[in-house]
Amino acid sequence: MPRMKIGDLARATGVDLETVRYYERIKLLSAPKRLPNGYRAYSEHHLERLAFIRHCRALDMPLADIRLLLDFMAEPPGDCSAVNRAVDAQLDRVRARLKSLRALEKQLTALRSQCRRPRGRRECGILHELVAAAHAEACACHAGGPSTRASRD
Amino acid sequence: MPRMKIGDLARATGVDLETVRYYERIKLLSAPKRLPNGYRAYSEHHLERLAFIRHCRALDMPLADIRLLLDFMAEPPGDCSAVNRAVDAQLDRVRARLKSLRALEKQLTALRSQCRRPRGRRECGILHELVAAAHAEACACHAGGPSTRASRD
DNA sequence: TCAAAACCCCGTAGCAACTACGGGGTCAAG
DNA sequence: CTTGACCCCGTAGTTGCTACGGGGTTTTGA
Repeated sequence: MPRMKIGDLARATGVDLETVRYYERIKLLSAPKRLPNGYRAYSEHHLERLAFIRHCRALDMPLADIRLLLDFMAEPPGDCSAVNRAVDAQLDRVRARLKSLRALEKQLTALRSQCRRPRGRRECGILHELVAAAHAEACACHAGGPSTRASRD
Repeated sequence: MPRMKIGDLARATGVDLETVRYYERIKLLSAPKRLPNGYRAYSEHHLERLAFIRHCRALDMPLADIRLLLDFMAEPPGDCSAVNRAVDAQLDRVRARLKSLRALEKQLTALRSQCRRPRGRRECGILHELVAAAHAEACACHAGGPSTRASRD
């Protein structure tokens, strides 16, 4: 199937059609040849490249990093430390995010347990908890230090 | 400290100053009184509300949900099921994200182990792996089924 | 045979939640 | 009296798409 239209390519890779055009716009995917009617005609090359992008995106890598990998693959020389760095960076991001999400889950679970069944506004344990926590964290009396901030990604 | 300028409020809550103005623009935070020179003059009320928002954001709740909670607190009647729903939804989101991130970490760790030290482009295990995985996943021969797609959040 | 459905084109605007920029006014300290 | 820290405003940029509007083309099937 050497001459795919955009819909074929999209179906083959599982990437949304609009997203394919978007990748072309930001030059992540090179502009394909056109059929006489103006339709895009993709080759095997595009299919592979897009599949690669899609796979990296499934690993949640930012497009900038993916671009790096693709550039790296394109140029002949060099060692692969840039690749390693990209993967490491991604792994770091994922681990940091995991850490903060685990903490988050704990907090939310605790919060949720404050109110097992719907009650009136005044008695809602969750709201009380939220207000109290917010107050404790940030009330003017003991705030102002450079970082009372919780870790955010 | 009943008359804070925007910088004071920002410091007291740990929220960036531009973000405070942003919250005002989108009407999450009500517009404060102004001093004769045009400076914003915030009250205790704003401090509490902003601290509440900040706390909810630390729980990664979307602003729309936070708005819901604030609205709920403002109006006298009603039971708190909307609050519960918001927290539940957030918990669901967090758990789903955790799940996908755990899978991600595994994949990335495996990927990383393919290349322990920098090598030439041609021998880089990571690149090989990525290309192979992408190819296996999405090559035209067995793609086209409605969902070969990995679960994305 | 011809009309409806499905596909393709393009450019632009919208989403979340900020962040940054540019260009200017105000205020306290040295 | 100037330097620096603070404040004002509006707008545009970020990331990775997704949606919209308004048009052309190709395929299908009655």
